[in-house]
Amino acid sequence: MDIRFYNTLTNSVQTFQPVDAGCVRMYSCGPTVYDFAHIGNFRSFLFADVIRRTLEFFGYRVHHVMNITDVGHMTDDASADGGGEDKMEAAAKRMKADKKSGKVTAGAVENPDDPYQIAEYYTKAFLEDAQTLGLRVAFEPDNILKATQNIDTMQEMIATLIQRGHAYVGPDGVVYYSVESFPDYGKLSGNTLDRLLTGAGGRISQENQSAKRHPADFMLWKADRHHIMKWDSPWGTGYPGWHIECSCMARKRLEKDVIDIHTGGEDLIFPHHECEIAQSRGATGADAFARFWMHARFLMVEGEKMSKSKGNFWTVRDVLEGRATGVKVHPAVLRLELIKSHYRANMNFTRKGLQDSAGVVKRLTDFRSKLEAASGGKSEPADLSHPVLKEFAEALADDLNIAGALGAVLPWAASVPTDPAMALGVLNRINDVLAVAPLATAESSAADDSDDSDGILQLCQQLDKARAGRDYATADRIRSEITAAGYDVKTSPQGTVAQKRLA
RNA sequence: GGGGCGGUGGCGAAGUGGCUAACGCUGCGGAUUGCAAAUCCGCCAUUCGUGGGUUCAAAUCCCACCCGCCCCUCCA
Repeated sequence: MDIRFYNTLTNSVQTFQPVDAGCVRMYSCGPTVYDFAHIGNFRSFLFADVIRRTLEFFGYRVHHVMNITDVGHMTDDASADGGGEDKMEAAAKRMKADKKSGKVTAGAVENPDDPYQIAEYYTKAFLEDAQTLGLRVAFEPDNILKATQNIDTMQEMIATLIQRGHAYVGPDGVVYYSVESFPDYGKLSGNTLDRLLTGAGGRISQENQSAKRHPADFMLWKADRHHIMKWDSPWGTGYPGWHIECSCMARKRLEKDVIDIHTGGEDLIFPHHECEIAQSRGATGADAFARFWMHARFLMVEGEKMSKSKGNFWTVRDVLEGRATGVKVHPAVLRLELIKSHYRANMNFTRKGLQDSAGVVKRLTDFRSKLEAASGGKSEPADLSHPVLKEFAEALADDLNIAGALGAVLPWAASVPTDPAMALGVLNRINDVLAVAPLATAESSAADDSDDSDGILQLCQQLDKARAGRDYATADRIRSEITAAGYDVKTSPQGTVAQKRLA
């Protein structure tokens, strides 16, 4: 079956073919570790995870890597030659405040003035969140790449770019990439040099551009002894530009000049990915860096753009622990909510959507239980000759149409299959992609189920007793007590069972 | 100003030339229940942003217009 993906590079849906039939190489722009990752970040990361799992579903071996940006970049170093406050320093301030308020556990970060400790703290938090949400790459330490551990590779590439005439040292001592040396600059984003000049609404000219040959030239290395994280280099002690790490780490870890897929959020199309292409192709001379560039659109929250000032800026932890919606949310529910609509449309994160997703997770989970009971836990290997799996696969192959794929799965999950072992095999393959029923996570997430389950069990028994004695007033009171504790109550002749609500 | 994405029932969301426009939620009717919840059965868009056009046939193609969103500035 042909797999077709939308490629930002060509603005069209194309049939996917890896460079090397034996292995798909993909790179995903990961988080900056100055703060906890939010659900918008994770929409993009989970989108990458779904691509990876889809390719694996179709039998490809996938080498997926993700970077961790732990270099302390400046708050507005993207357009000019660096400026504003260092993000790591800003994080240090926040960290100190959080330690005082108890938001960050006392022993977690010994010295907030040490940027490496801050980066380490948030990196660990990110990987925990990523594992909780079933991001496969987060379970592969070798494929999580840290910028600070690859500075030497970046310096090598910068030297190559200078040598090949793609970069120069400006009069201010900063190493810049010369966009005019790369004719394809702008091909990915549509922001070609002539358009950038005429269309930027005057923003470009306001900046201090005097050291650059072209206003769109971007920084590769800046000597700055005062920067909080700095390294020695032929161009002075300082720090790398914010685009260079991805070009270098992708090539180094994936061991190819041309990779298959590069993913990120839509905001990264320009300038970040445009600059990565210029760097990589400038250094390698290849006619491509990644063959497919895939971008997830932004997430909205209750119809509004997520922003700190609106107070709708939710981290993964906020949602799971109930600070976003007032109800604790199972990780599988959040995962499904973030992957279930098409990645190329803005998705609206809502409380109602979360409840819908909870219903779907419950249905799939219940279906699995029924199948396991009926088949004795045995599953038959399933292939695409099964109509449900075929429809599921066709939807996925059509540019990751998860909604369409669910449209095939959900009615089936409400049916009673004649061959439960085969159905279980089908469900297993479906769940290899969706990873919501069950969600394979770090052990930590299941823990909070047990804390009050003894009490709930007792209440269920009391409820049965009251019902047996036809004391319905008491029975109703107990039932609302269990419900209020966040459980769904199922009464039956076999006895009452309480099930924790997923969201 | 430049570069993109999208407008389908109360809500979310598939479908890109031709069966009665998927699927999920909500709602309604029924079974079940002490009453509920859960579950099961059934029903719910003559219509696809607007106006034209092409065609035997269009939500799907063409033209025009309206609206929303994103990027071009730190951001996934």
